[in-house]
Amino acid sequence: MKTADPELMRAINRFNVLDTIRRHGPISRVEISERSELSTTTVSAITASLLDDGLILTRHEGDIRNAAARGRPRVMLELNPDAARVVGAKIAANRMVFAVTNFRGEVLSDLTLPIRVDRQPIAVIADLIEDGVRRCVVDADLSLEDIDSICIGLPGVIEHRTGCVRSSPIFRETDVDFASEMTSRLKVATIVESDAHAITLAHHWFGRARDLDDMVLVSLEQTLGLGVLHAGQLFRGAGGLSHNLGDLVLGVGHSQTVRLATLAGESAILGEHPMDGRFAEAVRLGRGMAHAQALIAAEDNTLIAASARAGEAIGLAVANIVTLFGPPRVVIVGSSLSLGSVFVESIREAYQAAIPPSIRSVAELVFDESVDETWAQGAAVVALCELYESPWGTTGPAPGL
Amino acid sequence: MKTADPELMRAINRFNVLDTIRRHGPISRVEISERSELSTTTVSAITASLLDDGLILTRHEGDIRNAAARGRPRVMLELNPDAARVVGAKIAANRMVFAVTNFRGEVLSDLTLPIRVDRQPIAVIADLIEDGVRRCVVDADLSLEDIDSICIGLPGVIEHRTGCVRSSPIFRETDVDFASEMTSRLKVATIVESDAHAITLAHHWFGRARDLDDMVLVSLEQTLGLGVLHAGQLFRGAGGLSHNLGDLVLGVGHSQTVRLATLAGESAILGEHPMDGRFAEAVRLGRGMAHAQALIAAEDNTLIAASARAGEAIGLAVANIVTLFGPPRVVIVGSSLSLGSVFVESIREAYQAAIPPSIRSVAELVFDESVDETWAQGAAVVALCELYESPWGTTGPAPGL
DNA sequence: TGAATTAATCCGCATTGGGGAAAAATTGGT
DNA sequence: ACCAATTTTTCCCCAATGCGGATTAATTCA
Repeated sequence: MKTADPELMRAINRFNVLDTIRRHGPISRVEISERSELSTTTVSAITASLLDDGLILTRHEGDIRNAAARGRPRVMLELNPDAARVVGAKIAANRMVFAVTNFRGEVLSDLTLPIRVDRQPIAVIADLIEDGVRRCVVDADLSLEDIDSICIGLPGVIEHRTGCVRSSPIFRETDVDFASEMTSRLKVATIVESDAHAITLAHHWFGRARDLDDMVLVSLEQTLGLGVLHAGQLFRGAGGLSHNLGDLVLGVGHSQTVRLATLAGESAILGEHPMDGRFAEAVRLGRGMAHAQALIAAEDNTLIAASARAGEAIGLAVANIVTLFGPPRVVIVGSSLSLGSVFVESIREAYQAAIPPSIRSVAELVFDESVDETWAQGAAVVALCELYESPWGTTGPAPGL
Repeated sequence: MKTADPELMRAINRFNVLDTIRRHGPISRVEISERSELSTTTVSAITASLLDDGLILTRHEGDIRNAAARGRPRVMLELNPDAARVVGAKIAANRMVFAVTNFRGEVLSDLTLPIRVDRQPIAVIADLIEDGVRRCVVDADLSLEDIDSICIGLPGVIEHRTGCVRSSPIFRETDVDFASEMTSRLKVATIVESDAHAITLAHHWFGRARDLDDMVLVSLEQTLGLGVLHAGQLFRGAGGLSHNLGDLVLGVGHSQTVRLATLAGESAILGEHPMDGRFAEAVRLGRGMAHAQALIAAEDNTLIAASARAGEAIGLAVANIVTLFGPPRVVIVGSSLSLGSVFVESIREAYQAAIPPSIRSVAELVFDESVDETWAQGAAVVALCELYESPWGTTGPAPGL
């Protein structure tokens, strides 16, 4: 049970101020005071402390009020981009993507390695990731010592608190303590998170959900993932587990139960198609979805049917999720969107048919073909969130400079 | 955004102390200090204030330590049962149940009115409820002026924050501001809540989830409801909405989508059976489920098949919910459980078949045929929780009783 | 140059929780 | 009966926080 002492009080207000500065760009103290409902005195004290710790910077230009404003001009405050650096990584079956970002989450360098890590031994995967992180850091003209935290986004069921990978399509083993593994290799605090959670935060910070504190994201890749943002925070299941949408079952009647993954996973869609050499090659290299779109454009009926069927199943699942969480927006991302309008429209239609009339107007569906770099950036944001919220858990100011 | 001032700090600690006293029966200041990790000084100050406000009582007997304990004996503190009184109500299609409880949530009087309110005009339903509340209060030798708060539990989709009933099977209208209606009638602060949420809190305080701060409850009545307890608090959807399990869709393939309610709602199960006069009468009076069990015992194959089919659908839905929320326990309640073992075993089997192997061991299923009074008590607990004015509150279990 | 205006800071106050000393209330032994 | 030992509870004082009002700072306008 958390005990509420002055220290916690300060930590809360400090975080709120810092978060307000992050969200609302260069911002003056008065405006922070209005937004956070703290007195100007308190804001002044806290920003002084933040300036002292080097987390924010002053900027004397950029007062946006009427140019003809009377009185003492406002001093704008903004996040010090160099207050920290983090690395985010997205690991998929056929590629790894890395991004180094500054304290604001802006990408300093990124790196894509089109390597199939699928089912390699843990040590091999860890080796490859370690290498990628190091190279990406060097690309940003930095050294590993400059990195404050690392977050690795993986598909599958991840236990965020412990950094344990319960199960992932790219690991042969289950229950892997991957956070410890990478931390000891890189000598930098490394956390492990579901890739769906990473892209969820990316959309909250920079993407299609900037304006919302509640939303749901569905990621359609090899694995079907889910991210739920609730009151501005990632909602993690009871054990801190991430969700795995692919494990949802559809079906009715005797033994007609089907897992969503077997209907709508990447391999399920492509698997139904008799592949010629070029298509098979494309799939093996992870460009299967883009190639499939070309086939669909050429009116390949097998693929069109598979896409429609998959979209239908996903539409149903999304409707159920909206029924449960009631979010104002559902962001749908992932490589499967490359299948194009047949797929997307199929999702929309099934969703409209399945959503109960009483909440039909609650949620809007938004599709976004996020590029890989965004996923890695999202992982970096997860790492940044930990840094921001460190005052909640552990005492003491964030890593100064 | 909540601003953290000393007042909030005090409110948090005060609530924690009060909650600790409620949970752990008569308890000494030292033990509160240990459990809450507050200093004895602070605990003393807060308990003094609580005593001053009449919320708790001292008791000089009952020190459970070794009878041969040296030193000053502990003074035990406990909730003052008379610090407040609330009324809880459960409104179902064919009956209304009321309970007056004290500050501890102990039932002082209860009243069941086997009246069918189904689809009556709002004013009629409100009249009946008003009457029931008044009678139940009188039964407890109290007057309405002694009542501090009232909570009415209804099936359907309820917006807790505003007290608006978005849709309910017992209302003809939608979007009814029922909280205002009842508050103005009774002149006592009245809140409206989903009946599933009410029974969820009842099980958290007194029932099958006393030991847990995370769990999921599924209620199988005329309406299929869901309650999610997360970190000791009811998890409400983004808009403060309650969930409606019956709106979930099962199904795969073209236009085979079926809503859970049409498969597993009470009327769906009973509706398939060709009713003779006595059965129809029983159903009309709300004893349909009990009667159905008798028919099942007599090997009525139509009903057995319907029960099995319904159980199957529910088992699937429960598996999906566990996949999403990962709770350590699922409590299943509701009148449909009267159908007996055919139904229950069917749920269990379908659940086992549908739950992904990786999380098969996460959750246990618990069935509980909660009596109606418990539902009303749960509504009272909802009202008590508001009184406790939990600022961030984990309103947890009371092991005693 | 001075008045008006707005932003940021300084000073003092009330409140909080915590630590250590003191008081209170008991048991055990002589 | 009395005193030492022990344990709980309270009392006193301190540091830290946020806030309100007064003060200072930095600008525009007349």
